[in-house]
Amino acid sequence: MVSDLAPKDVSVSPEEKFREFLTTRGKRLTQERDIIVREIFADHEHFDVDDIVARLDRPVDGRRVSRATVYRTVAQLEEAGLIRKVARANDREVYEHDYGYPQHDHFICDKCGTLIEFRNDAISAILENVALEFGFRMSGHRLEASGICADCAKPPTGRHRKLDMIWFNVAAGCWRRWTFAPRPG
Amino acid sequence: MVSDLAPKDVSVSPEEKFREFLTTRGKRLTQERDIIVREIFADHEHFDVDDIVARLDRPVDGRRVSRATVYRTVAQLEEAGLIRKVARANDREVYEHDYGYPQHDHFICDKCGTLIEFRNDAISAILENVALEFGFRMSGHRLEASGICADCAKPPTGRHRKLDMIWFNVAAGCWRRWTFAPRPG
DNA sequence: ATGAGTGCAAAAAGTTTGCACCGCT
DNA sequence: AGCGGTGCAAACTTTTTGCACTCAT
Repeated sequence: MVSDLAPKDVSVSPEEKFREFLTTRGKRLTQERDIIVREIFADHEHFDVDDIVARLDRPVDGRRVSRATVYRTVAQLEEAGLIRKVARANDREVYEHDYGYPQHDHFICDKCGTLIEFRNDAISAILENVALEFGFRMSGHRLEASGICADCAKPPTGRHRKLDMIWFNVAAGCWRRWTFAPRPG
Repeated sequence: MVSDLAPKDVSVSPEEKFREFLTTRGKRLTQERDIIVREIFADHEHFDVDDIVARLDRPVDGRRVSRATVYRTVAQLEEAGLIRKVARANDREVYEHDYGYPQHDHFICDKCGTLIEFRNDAISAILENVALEFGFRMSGHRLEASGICADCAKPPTGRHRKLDMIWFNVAAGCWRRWTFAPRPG
């Protein structure tokens, strides 16, 4: 018998998946929620609430979505298993899609904040085993390895050093300080 | 030739280690900092800033340490590599000792917030290898596996169910809601 | 109709910071 | 003396919430 239920069913759009989730909870897929989900799944990048709020700056379909609603919706998307927290950067929770995508982990650069994704099934497998030992019913994991990324580790070369150091100082501690979720100022 | 430099030199007290760190930075081990370090290393439990502030509620050696100083000192202890962030619970960063202790990871219960420590060298080894591939200079990692701990997974038995469910509701969603870092109210 | 959902602004909560005074070195 | 450190309170950030109005179902 062929399995009709793939481990991850990607044939349904995130909106539809979200509607299903909401329905089972007696909740509604409002226009605002729909706008937010579409915006979040418009690309596969990591994001935080502020990113989404910024992207929804101007009205979509004649609707301006408030920050509060984005917070409320993101929380529900997380409950629904469509997104998940991956890290915390710049004092904000960073999310990523968790729908139709394989489990993976991240390196996070202490200097520039860049997130590097990698996949390693062995880690998940090990965790499953350890969880079993503890009688822990594991639902997922979050693994950030911190350090310095290849780009940041590479110091400025030769006679450019001095100039780069200025940039280093000005840019608050990194040659590529603002790769991820830059803050104004 | 025998190695005099063990991977982790535990023969020096945390205070002394901290002093060394501060000295190299032209900073001082003040009485306040000393008090905070001693308090943090008085036991091996996880802690957050609020815990330490609470523990230093009454004067030590005739000194009352302010919350601001605890924040400032904790940040420096982290820089010094004496402590590290392990998780975020109840909206607070949770720290643990990172001096003279082997690397380990945690399960964190979504219901009661309990942190379960476990050690698994294979995970670190795998990470080292992956980091190498990416040219990432890894300094450490943080791995939290989330889910439900054995105690919370075990539903109340038989005819106690109803009573326990009341507790379940009252205690905001968990039979052992406040195992870690309880909040007032 | 009716109750869930939204926007707005105010409130929380944790963390940071400016400033005047204090105290190591 | 000189400069780093502290306490206090105000400032800042991110996130949550109360409330009156709106809108799916």
